[in-house]
Amino acid sequence: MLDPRITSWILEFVLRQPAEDWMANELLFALPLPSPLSPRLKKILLLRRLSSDLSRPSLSARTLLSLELIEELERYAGAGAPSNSLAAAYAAVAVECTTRFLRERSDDDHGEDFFDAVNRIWNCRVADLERSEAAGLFSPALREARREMEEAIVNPVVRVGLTGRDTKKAALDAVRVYLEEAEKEMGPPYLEHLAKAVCEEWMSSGTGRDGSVVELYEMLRNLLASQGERGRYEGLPDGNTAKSSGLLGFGAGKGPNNDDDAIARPNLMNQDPSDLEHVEENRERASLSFVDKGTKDGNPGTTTCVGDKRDCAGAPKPSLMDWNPTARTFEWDEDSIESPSENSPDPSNKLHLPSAKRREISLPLEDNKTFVKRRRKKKWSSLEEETLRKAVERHGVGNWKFIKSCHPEIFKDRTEVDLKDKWRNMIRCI
DNA sequence: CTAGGGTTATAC
DNA sequence: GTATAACCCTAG
Repeated sequence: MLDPRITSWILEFVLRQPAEDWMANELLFALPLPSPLSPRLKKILLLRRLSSDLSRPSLSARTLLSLELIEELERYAGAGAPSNSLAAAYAAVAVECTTRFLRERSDDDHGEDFFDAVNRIWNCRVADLERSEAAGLFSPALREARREMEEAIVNPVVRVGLTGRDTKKAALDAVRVYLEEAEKEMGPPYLEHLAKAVCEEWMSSGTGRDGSVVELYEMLRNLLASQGERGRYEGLPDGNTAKSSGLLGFGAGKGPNNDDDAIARPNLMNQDPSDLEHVEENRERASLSFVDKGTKDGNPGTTTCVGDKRDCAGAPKPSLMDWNPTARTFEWDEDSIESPSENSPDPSNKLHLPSAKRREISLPLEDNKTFVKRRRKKKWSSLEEETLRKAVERHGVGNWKFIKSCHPEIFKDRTEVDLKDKWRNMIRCI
């Protein structure tokens, strides 16, 4: 059986070739992989996903997610702020994911899809991004784009301007620039690096070689032992591991669960190193990764936006690439999504006693009126007040439902009527 | 869904 | 008791 580390090298090599997506998927499915995946391999998978989006070419929320995950990977690996090209690609893709609904408008669509997209992407996703640890992606360009999208909501002239702009080309170009930069920064695939080293060794060793496989095997082993690749090829073996496990691990071999990564980079991915099932499960889903399932915009629904019913609150999530190569739960994970069934004083959960008709014998109270328990009074926090103030400034008075959907976490204990009442109280004071 | 009137809880 | 904030009800 192949050592999972070797399969990582093979996978890296294949993923970075212009091989067909199906082949990459097949390989991903067939090869035993280490758990957790090395950060390098995770990044390669994400870059490949971007590359796949470019080649179709189809930019969607999946592209946006890939960029977010890359940022997260780099952040957990200790990198500084995201590169300009990454942030630029993110902004350009976010714009394209919104304006495409203007271009693709059908006759019976009066712009609702575009408004939905602005809410979903800019009011939920980008707003969450700004508040999160991933705020490095929140570039001035993204801020400006958000301003423009918000203006487009109320100003048809701006919408027409956006429709005429080739945001798709701009986004494709920006992603291409980022990909080239990332590829360059990553250096050649490890297998290529190794092959080059073997070649050099062969050339320099001169005479006395018989060219046998055994000899090549020995040479590789020595190279691995002496080179001790670190840093750039993180997650790949150093000299010691190569020695202890025999050449490339073919011998006694380290088990797939030997987790140097988890020790060396405890912040990264924090997945249970003993749980190989995750790898299997992830891989199964990842096998779908390069196949377009044709969802409306491929939105994986990773934001905490609850109010947006289309992709935030319980809408069926496309399996397309919803595999999270970082295998972590984080700000946008579903766990953080408000669950109306628990703890949340959803107005629909008001304690309505059974109807008067059923209760008239046992409980002839309230003159047969339906008895509704009043919610416990809860004072508004300054955060709630400030958020409401800014939201009204931005979206205007009367859009209570929309405002609540923009800040599902902050207003999780409030109904849209509460927002309206609170605003009435606030302006009374002025 | 929102606006506006009504009711209730709480602080003073 | 009064003022006010928070919450409820319901017509349109």
